[in-house]
Amino acid sequence: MAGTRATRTSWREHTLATLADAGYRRGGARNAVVELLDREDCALTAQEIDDRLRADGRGVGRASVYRILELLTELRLVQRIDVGQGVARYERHLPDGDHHHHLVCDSCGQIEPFEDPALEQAIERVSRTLSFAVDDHDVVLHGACSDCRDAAA
Amino acid sequence: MAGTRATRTSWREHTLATLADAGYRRGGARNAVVELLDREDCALTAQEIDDRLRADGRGVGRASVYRILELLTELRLVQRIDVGQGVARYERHLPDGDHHHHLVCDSCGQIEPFEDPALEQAIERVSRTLSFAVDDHDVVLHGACSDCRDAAA
DNA sequence: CAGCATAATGAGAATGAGTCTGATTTGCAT
DNA sequence: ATGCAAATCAGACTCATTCTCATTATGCTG
Ligand SMILES: [Zn+2]
Ligand SMILES: [Zn+2]
Ligand SMILES: [Zn+2]
Ligand SMILES: [Zn+2]
Repeated sequence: MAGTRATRTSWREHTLATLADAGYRRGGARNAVVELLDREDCALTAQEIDDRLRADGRGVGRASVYRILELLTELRLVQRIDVGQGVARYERHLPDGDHHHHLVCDSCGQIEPFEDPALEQAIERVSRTLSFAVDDHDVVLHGACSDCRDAAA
Repeated sequence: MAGTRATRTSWREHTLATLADAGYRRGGARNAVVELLDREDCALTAQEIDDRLRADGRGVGRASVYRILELLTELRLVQRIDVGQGVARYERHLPDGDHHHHLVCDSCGQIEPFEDPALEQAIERVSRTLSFAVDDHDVVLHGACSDCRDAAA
């Protein structure tokens, strides 16, 4: 099991190693997407990923972006997030399980991450009481960011 | 007996009253959608709403369904839920604040509601510590339903 | 009750995220 | 180096949701 030490092993390395172990070949589009996601702390839309790669002169086909994100999501290397704006977002899923959830400003659309250990515990606890085999979760808090709240007042 | 208390002021009555107070006129499409949602405990897609109304011989325009759901969502009479399947779902938002969250089977797509007071408390607590003015939240647990889990084993 | 201003509705076109297809390129084992 | 399967790509396609605008209905006013 590689990747027990997140600080030494970057998400990018861990991801490429996992893909190789699973028998996937390397490919330029996949490398480009993985490298881009590795630089981002919070979620990007497929469109944003596509645009940034193109801006970097590493443009890849739209279909490839989606296919790669789907594969990485299946392998739990990426987390897919849907905050209710009609577009999916994707961010790296760190191997140490460390993760955050999201605040969405329903006025301006801004998204911000937050973490809370107590919330994670509550989710884990309730997960064990359910008939489903829960293996992932999402929490989205909706509201108004400080800018929008001030503007409304 | 769950229903007895809530029946005094049904969601439907509360909703129609709120719309009237806010200065909206009455309309057939709106009544049909509100009555349908009032009969459902958990979330429906716009498509499902459209289909059911048509089956009841109360078909309304697709645009009206979406427009009405958007309005009800804005007025917090309906909660919009997005479990990451690319379609939005809608369910009544009860005035007493009583609500549930959702389990999604990523194999078969089944959705099931669950409630947990401890989880609600954890969310309220963390909400107060953030810079956003949080006024709503969603929790989605992903996993495998008992059928799909058995099938996989 | 008749007439008006305007809100509500509906049919269909338009949009846009995401998926599928079929052809071409590339990685990698032999 | 050769060959096959995996990876990539451009573009067509699907389908949920939104937009447009003509038509209908509601609630007032006189
Ligand atoms: Zn994030
Ligand atoms: Zn904002
Ligand atoms: Zn529900
Ligand atoms: Zn299932």
